Order: sequence, then structure tokens, then C-alpha cells
Amino acid sequence: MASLRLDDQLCFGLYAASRAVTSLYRVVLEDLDLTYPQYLVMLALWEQDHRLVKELGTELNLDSGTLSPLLKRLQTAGLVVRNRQADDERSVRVSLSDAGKALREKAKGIPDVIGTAMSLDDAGVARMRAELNRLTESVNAYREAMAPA
Amino acid sequence: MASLRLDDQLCFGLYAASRAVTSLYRVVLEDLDLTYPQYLVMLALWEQDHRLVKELGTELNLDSGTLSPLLKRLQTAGLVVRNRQADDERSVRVSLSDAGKALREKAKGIPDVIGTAMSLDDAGVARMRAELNRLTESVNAYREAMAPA
DNA sequence: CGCAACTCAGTTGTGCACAACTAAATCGAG
DNA sequence: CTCGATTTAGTTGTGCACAACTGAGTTGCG
Repeated sequence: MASLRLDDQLCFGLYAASRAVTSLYRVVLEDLDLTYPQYLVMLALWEQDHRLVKELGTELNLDSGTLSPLLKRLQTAGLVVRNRQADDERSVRVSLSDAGKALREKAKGIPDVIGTAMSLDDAGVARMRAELNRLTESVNAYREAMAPA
Repeated sequence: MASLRLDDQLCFGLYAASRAVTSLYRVVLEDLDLTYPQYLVMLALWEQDHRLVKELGTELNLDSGTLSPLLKRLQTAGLVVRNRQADDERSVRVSLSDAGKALREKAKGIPDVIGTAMSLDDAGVARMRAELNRLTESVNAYREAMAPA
């Protein structure tokens, strides 16, 4: 029987940790003129270019309400281009521009900086990642059972 | 040497977990007409009433840019009242209204719902909380060393 | 074939999160 | 005592997140 007082120490811890990490990224990404969500999109595109908006949304768990304006900003910044698909005019394919591809070089050092800041060894990272993924799965399953989409 | 590909699986996992939990709270808090950050403020006030805005900000790690409009909404909803301090006109004390106190009853079941959804035993909760706190500390310390306030 | 159901991207509106700033009140060194 | 530095809450502007909706395009059932 969790109390109103203690309950949130885990949820709040998660919320605090997430904001702390985002805030570190803010400093680190200042150089690249990217926000953290924009960086996530760039990571996805560096890994595999020419993605549909839909695919990016599935991978990052973001809907078009978040992605559309974000992608518009990335396009304005000259990092990506968007093209309606000829074979399915509903879809839009997002591709890296030369500047977008080039930015990858500037991003190379970021993972190590973040890793150092977290001061976790590989095993710690792996364990935490596994626990967070399990938590996300469990919480999402519960929510979907509670409020069916 | 972390790669641009793998790096973010932990940071992204944190980001995804945090959004998943918030999204569960959205469903659970619908009944109380509260958002998750508003619920955190109410939790803080249920624990100790009559707090200064400054104190709430310290406890929740939120600045006045976030708290001021949030508290204004809570006041409009009739859950809190704000009063300038007589002895220090800069400060504002936030107090629960009767409706705000009464809402606590409706919130009583929430911790158990969230606990169940996370499907973690007490030891798991404690361990995760400790790890998240350590992570937050470490990341914040690193960021502050990098970009002194 | 025809059209209703669905899909996809985008828009609108609300509420955080946070940087940068303002204005008023208080403090403290000289 | 005075005036510059600091503290406190609030405002403004930007960018997520997300619900609800729109509109164009596609699909598939009868």
C-alpha cells in the first residue's frame, strides 16, 4: 500500500532524471543548434536515411502533431528535405541534406560526453536500459488496458 | 567508446519511460482534472501546506516561469490560494483551499494504481529510485561543471 | 465500379519546461 | 543612511507533447 507521500519518489525520480539528461543535452547540443528531440530525429536519419514521417513517428513514439513542426524547423535549418511520395501522395519522405549528413561529424563526440556524465559502466548502462524498457512496456500495457486507444 | 547509434538507447529509454509514466498519469488524473506537474504541486502541499513559491520550486526543481502560470491555473480551479507575504512583499505563500484539501481523498488510490502498472516490488522500486537519483546527481554535477550557472 | 472506412501529414489549442527578461522589495557594504 | 547588488515572482517567447480535428489520398467491400 503505497502512500501519497512515497509513491512519487520513483515517478518523480524518473521525471527529474529525464529533465536532468535533457538539460545536459541542451548544453551539449548548443553547438549543433539542435534540441534533444531534433537530435533524436537526426540520429534516426543518420542510421537510415529517407524515412517516412510515419516511420520516424513509430520509432520515436511521436505523432504528427509533434513531428510536423519539428521537421519543418529542421528543414528551415537546412538539415533535411521533405518530399511527398509519388506512389502514395499521403506520405512524406524525409531525407538528409548535405548539411544534415555533415552534421554527423560534429555529433560524433556526444555519446562519450553523455556517457561520462552519467558515470555508469557498460553493465550499468545495459541493466538500467533493460529496466527502463521493462517499465515502459509494463506501464504502456497497463494504460492501454485501462484506456483502450 | 559509445556509438551514435547505441548511445541514445539509455537516454532515449529514460525519455520514453518518463513519457509513458506521464501518459498513464494523464489517464489516472483525468478524474481529478489535474496534469502530472499540477499533481506534484498538490502532493507537495498535501504533505506540507502554506509553502512559498520559492520552496515549491526548490522541491520540484521548477522555476517561476513554469510555476507561476501553473499555480494561477490551480487557483482558477479553486484548489489553492496565493497571498503575498506581509513581512516580505517579494514572496508569495501558496495555501490549499478546502476543495484542495478535499481532493486528497480522491487521490488516495493513485499510488497503488501506478505501483501496479509498473509491476515492481518494493525492492525493485527502491533500487530503481536509488539508481535514478544517482544518475540525476551525476548528470547535474557534470552539467554544472560544464556550464556554470 | 462506387463509396464508406481508413491512413497519413498537417493544423489548432492547451499546458509544461526553460531562457531571458522585468519590476518590486530587501539586503548590505561603506 | 544610501545606493548598488541580490532576491522573488511574474512575463514573454520558443519548442516540445499530445488531444482533437481537418483534408487529401488510398483501399476494399458490396
